[in-house]
Amino acid sequence: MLYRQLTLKDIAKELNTSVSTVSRALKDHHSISPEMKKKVNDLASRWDYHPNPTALSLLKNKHYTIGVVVPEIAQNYFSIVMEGIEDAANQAGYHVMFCLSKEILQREINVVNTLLNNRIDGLIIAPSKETVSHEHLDCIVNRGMPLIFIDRYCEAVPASRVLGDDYNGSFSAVEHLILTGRKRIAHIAGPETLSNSNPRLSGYLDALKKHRIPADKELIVHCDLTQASAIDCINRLIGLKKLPDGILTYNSSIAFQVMPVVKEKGLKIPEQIAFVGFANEPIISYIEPQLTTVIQPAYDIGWEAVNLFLDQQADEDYAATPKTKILPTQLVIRGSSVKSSALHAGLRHA
Amino acid sequence: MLYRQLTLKDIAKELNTSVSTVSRALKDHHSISPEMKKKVNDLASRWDYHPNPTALSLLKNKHYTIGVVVPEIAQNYFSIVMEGIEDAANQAGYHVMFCLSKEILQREINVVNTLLNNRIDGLIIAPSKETVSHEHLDCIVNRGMPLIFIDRYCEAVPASRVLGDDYNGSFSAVEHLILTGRKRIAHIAGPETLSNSNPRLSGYLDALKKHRIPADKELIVHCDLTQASAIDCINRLIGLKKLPDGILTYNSSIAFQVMPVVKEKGLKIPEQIAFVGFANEPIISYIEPQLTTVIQPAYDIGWEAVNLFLDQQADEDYAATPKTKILPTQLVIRGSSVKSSALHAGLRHA
DNA sequence: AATATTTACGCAATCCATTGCGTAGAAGTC
DNA sequence: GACTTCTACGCAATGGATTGCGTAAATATT
Repeated sequence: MLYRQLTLKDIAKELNTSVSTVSRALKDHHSISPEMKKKVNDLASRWDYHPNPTALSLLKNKHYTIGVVVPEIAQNYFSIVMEGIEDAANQAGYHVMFCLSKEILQREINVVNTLLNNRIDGLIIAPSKETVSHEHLDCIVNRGMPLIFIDRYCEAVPASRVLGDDYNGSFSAVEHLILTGRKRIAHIAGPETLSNSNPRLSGYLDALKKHRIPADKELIVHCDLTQASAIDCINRLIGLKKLPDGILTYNSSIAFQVMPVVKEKGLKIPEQIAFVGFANEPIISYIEPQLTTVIQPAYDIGWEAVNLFLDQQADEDYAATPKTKILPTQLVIRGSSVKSSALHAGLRHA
Repeated sequence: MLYRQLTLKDIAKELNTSVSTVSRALKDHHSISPEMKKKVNDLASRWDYHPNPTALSLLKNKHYTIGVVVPEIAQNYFSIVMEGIEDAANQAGYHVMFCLSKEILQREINVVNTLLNNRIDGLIIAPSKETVSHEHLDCIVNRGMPLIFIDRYCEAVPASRVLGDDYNGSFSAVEHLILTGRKRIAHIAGPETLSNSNPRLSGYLDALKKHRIPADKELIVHCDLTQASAIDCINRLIGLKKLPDGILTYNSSIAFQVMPVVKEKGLKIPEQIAFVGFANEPIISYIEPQLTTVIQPAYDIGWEAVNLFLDQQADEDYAATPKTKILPTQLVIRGSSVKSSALHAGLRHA
């Protein structure tokens, strides 16, 4: 029952002329008389004519559509990234095809392949934690289609990347813990398959090294991002003979899941254990105690990814030289790492 | 530099046959010899041939794409709705075009119009708070294209709706406050232009009426969803001579913004003022005090919206009879409305 | 007056897959 | 031998917009 869309042919028939004349009249081609142009344009605007985008896509092999694949958007981080992507895309006249991988490699492969079959002009992706193979991504690069990694990337795939500054974010967080007197700092790290777990771990280790605190393997545990794993991690840490006095968590979700366990154990935050996490949720200001966080530039990551895509579109040879943009993080110190009295007293160090 | 996609013509040329024979061979048409079918299919799978979706779209006027327009996804609710939509669409072999209106009517009109020009098979939308005119939506219905409202709707537009049970959610929240002894219950309501503000207000009023508590106009304030407005609302309420002892907020964002103001004023939650809000964030369990919430079936709203779309696709005459699905909400009682001691003592009433 | 140039338009191919129709040759029927 | 039927394929149109090329007619040039 769909009403057929208005076409050039309809206009041509109405005016007793040819399709090509109508087309050229609308594009202000020099070989069309002013009177004809007026007739065509009048009718087109009266009938609210718009060229059929599907026909244009077929003709130009251009879709004004960017594919986006993220693992989830239930947590705050990727939903803000999506807002950045949508705003930038919208401004540039592009549409966004939105897909979830749910951290499952097979689903990621499926959505990438269906997206790829010529409906999109480029792909922005945060690979799943399972993404160790990457034929489905190589395939995009081989086609010469713009591919932009956000937040996470596959080392072996030669494509542009827009990342948060995980290393320095982590470094400054741990240094903050050290400067506020913590001696035994643990790290609940992300999955080793995720590209951003490593720089966060390195930042942690280097901050310790700078302050001559020996790293202790017991204090580094890896979480696979499930709740069970998070609980397991914290239990291992608070089961140690020598308890940690500070913990850096890979993300906010882990922090939220483990902090109650620590509280129930009777340990006081921040007095006995300080917490810092990578996190973006504004609600964080309302939890008790408020979580000290490394804030990631989520919106800008999305925005910049679209810009990189647009640059790459514009430049034929761009694909040969992938770019990496690393956007600064920001440490916001709150009650989970420093007693609020101290906070109010202005203990905030640079 | 984009590699040209493989076409029927390529296969036909390789096998010295015609495009139509290749097409029919791939579709197992009866008029093609088994030998030819084998040759074609072998080559097609060797070359990993896939029909060009754009050409199919043009031919069939079908896109396997659903447009989705929501005001934002930074807050938890719509991002969960989006997850429901994406899962259901993915399962049905559909793609999702994702757009934000940012609560701005003009932007909503723009994205709807660009989506509409024949790239999508249907539209799922949560109208912006500014959406009082609706030509851009009528236009969809007139075309016979499936249109599904989620969470909010335009009264005058004859389209299907998938909504949370705002009325009963609100009613049970207010009744809970009454049953736990509150006498003077306020409501920070949503914008009057939003379709779900009204049933939430009605639920509030009817719960009061049922328990013979007179409604007091002073206790009903409308928030336009900006932070400034939320602060203004709470200031009006706590500036009253007779303070409210319970507050129902239109959404979680308002609750988070106003609870600190109440605390700063030295008022104790829940002892002096109880709070209940419509909200979904899992993090809510970590704020202090934990917010009693009416949980909306966000994921299911998204899922059901896609199902309604699919039904409507399947049935030619469906558009004539729009459906409304109202999905149940759930009241979860936490510390913001009842002292935790009481909670633990099992005060939870049915 | 004859040729060159400009004006103003239409035809047909292009992108790609699908499909109604036509047609060749082979096989079968009376 | 003349007819129908079946097999196996190709042609061309379809969907919609664009564009190179061709071609009338109307001016301009010499």
